Amino acid sequence: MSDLKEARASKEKPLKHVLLAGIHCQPRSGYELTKWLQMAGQHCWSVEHSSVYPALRELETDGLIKSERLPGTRGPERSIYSMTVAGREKLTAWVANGSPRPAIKDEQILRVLCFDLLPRETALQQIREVRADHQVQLEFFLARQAELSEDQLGPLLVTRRGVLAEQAYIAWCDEVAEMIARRPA
Amino acid sequence: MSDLKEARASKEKPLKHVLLAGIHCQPRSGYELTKWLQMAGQHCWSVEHSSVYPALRELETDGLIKSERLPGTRGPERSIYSMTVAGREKLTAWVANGSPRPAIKDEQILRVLCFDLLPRETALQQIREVRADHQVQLEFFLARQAELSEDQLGPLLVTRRGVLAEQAYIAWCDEVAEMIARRPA
DNA sequence: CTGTGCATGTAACATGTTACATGATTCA
DNA sequence: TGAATCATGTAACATGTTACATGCACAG
Repeated sequence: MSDLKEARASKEKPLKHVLLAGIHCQPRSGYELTKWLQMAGQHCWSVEHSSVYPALRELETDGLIKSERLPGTRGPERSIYSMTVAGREKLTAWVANGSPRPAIKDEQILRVLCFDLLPRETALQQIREVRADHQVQLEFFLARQAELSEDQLGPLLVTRRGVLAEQAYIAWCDEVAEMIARRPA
Repeated sequence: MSDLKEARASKEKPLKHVLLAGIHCQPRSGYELTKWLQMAGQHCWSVEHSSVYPALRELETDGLIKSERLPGTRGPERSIYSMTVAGREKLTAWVANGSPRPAIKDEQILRVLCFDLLPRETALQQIREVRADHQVQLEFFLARQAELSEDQLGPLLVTRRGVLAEQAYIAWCDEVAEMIARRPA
């Protein structure tokens, strides 16, 4: 069954599975999970902390994760969540499913669509800034890649996706800049 | 000011700008705009028709677009929307702004993160299906690229982004497959 | 002793989807 | 004449963000 879109068997909200995946990798607090999704996982599922904490409580109520209060290394006490057996089973079933297509919201591409409305130099300036921003992201992923050892296969492959995605975005920015530079107007 | 995230000057909902961009390219009906966003614009801003029609009415109320009832070529009558002067000004101001980072929701990457939970062959099968799906998307973008002439710079660059993005995704799938194939377990 | 980062929480709001509805027109 | 596609619309629901709130602990 190559049902990449249909296999919506699990009625849970997607964020809960995302958090399960994060906790499976390594037990973490809500704060750490939020940071993880905003940095190393930006290209997977970026969220605000205000969605994370309620979702974690639901997961604990469902018996899919359990928490332990621990003193923070440099900060106040926090709840570290880890998987239960039921949680691991639930996650395994989810991982075996097909995914819906990646959902993307990227205003920048649509701005480029309308670059005929801008003076050439304004457009070039904008695309240079976008490129610089993605360059920063690329360097972050490259640094993370260098830190990871080959036996951490999952995190490494997630990071590789970040590297490849940012490289592709930068390559596109360069094409845009070149085409805009040589355009008639 | 390289404020790529801060420049949220316009308080309009983003979809309205997306639709303005689509109409700027070419006057279109709500139906056509929906199809456009679901096919050629999937990698920019995919939406359902139920969000499109209300947004169009708001844009018309705001005086940014105007509509004209025309008989459909093969189907019932529809409203074709086109830009007003105010609309073009609004769009130009928006295009000159900085964009927030692309927002991505991709469950598949997180499934790969947890591939240690699956038997090797199950994981390989899944990633092959994902690759095939993106291959179809790539071919769609390549076909569209071939149709577009070089003077349609905006649509061409949007299509190029589709091509580059899908190629990068496919390359990642290949890396994943290779790493999984050679993993110990 | 103050600012920064750690850490968690909630309520109001924004935005978009799913499902439900309707009806025209064309093609087999 | 029935299915497929064109074409539009709405209400209930799902999901996530913004803004508001609180407090600890460490470094300068």
